[in-house]
Amino acid sequence: MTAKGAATRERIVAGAAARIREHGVAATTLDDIRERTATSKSQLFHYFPGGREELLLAVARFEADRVLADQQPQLGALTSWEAWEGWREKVLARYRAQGRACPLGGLLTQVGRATPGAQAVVAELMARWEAELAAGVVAMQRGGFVDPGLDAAREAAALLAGLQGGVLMLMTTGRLTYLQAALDVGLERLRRAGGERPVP
Amino acid sequence: MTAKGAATRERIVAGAAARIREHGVAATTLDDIRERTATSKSQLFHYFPGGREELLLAVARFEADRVLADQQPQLGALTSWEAWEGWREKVLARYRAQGRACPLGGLLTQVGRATPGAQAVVAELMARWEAELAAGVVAMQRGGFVDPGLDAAREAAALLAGLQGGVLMLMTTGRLTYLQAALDVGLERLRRAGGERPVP
DNA sequence: CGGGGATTGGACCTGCGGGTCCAGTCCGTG
DNA sequence: CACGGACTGGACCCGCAGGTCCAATCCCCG
Repeated sequence: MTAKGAATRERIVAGAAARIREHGVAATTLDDIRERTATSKSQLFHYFPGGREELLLAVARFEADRVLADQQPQLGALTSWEAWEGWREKVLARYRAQGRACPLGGLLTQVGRATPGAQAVVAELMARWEAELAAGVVAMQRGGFVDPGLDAAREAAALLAGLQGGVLMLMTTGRLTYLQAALDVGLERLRRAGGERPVP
Repeated sequence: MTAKGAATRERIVAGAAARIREHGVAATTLDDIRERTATSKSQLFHYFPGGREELLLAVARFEADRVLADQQPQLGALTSWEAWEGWREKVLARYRAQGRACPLGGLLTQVGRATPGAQAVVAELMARWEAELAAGVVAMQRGGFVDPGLDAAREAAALLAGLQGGVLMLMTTGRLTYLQAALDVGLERLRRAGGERPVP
C-alpha cells in the first residue's frame, strides 16, 4: 500500500468514526460514510475487503485508542494523589462531554461481541486500562501513600468496574452522579490508611 | 382486548424474549418470532401496531422485570448481613449463568437509547434497583450495622455502578472477577465500622 | 341464534443497504 | 516514455426483513 492509499484509508476510518459519533452506528450506512469521506464504494471495499464489519472494527480500534489517549498523561503516571485527582477530572470531563452516546459500545454490539475481532479490541483496551490502574496502585503503595496490604490487582479491577458502571449509568440515566460516586468512593478507599484485608 | 388476545400477546412477548436470549436481538427477525410463537404477521402487528420497535420494547420491559425478580427475596429486605450475602450470591449466580449475553442491553441499544420508551424502561429499572439498595443501606444504618455517617444514596449509587460495571466487564472479558471484586469491595466498605465522611 | 368486533392466516409489496464489477485514471519505476 | 499495479468512480445487483392488506374465522353478547 502506498502513502496515498494509507492516507485514504485513514481518512475513511476517521470520517466513519466522526459520523458514527454523531449519528450512532445503526444509523450509519456505507453510503453515508462514502459521502462523508468523499470516496466511492469500491474504495471502501478496496481498503476493507471484509466489508462493513471490517470497517467497523477498524473504527472500534480507533475509538479504543482515543479512550486511553484522553486520560493521558495522568493515567500513565499515577504516582501521586495529584495525578489521581487529575485523572479523575479527565475521566469526568470526557464523559460529561460525551454525554449519553457511547461510540465504542454501540460499535461493538453492532459487530457482534462473539466476533473474535471485537473480543480482541475490547479485551486489549480493558487489559491496558486495568494494567495502568494497577500500576498506579502499586506505585502509591511503594511510595507509602496506600496501604500495602491491599491487593492492587483487585483494587484496580473494582475501580475499573465502578468506572465502567458509572459510564453505563450515565448512558442510561443521563446523570453523572454514578460515575462520580464510583470514582470518589474508589479513591477514598485507597486514601484511607490502614485498611484491613478484604473479606473472604 | 379479550382474555384470548391478552394470552396471545403474552405468548408473543415471552417467545420473543426466549428467542432473543438464545440468538441475540440482531439475529432475530419478525419471521423468527412469528414461527416460534406460532402466530402470523398480522397478529404481530395487531398486538404491536408500532411494529418491531414496540415489540422489542415490550420484551425489554419483560426482561427488566426478570432482572429484579431474580434478586428476590433478598433485594427487597436487605436488613441483615445474611441478606446482603445472599443477595450477592444471587447476583453472581445470575450473571454466571447468563454469561456474556446481555439480553436487555442488546435490546435497548437496538431500539435506540434516544427513544423515550427505551429511556423509560431502563430508567425505571435502575431507579427501582437503586432504591432497593439505598433502602437496604438505611435499614442497616438503623440497625446499627453500618456507620450512620455514610450517605446512603451515594453508597447505593456507587454499589450499583460497580455492579453494572462488573456485569459489563463480564460481557467484554468473559471473567466474573470484576463483578466479584466490585461487590466484595462494596460490601466490605459498608461492613467496615467507623467510616469517615466521603472526600469532598 | 344472528351481528359484529376481535382475532387469525398468509400472500404480497417495497425500500434499503451491503456487496459486486468493470472500466478508467494515477503514478512510481525500469 | 511505456508499463503495470495501485487507486478511483459509479452503475448495478439482489436478498432480506419490516410492513401492508384483505379475506376468513372465531366467539362474546344481546
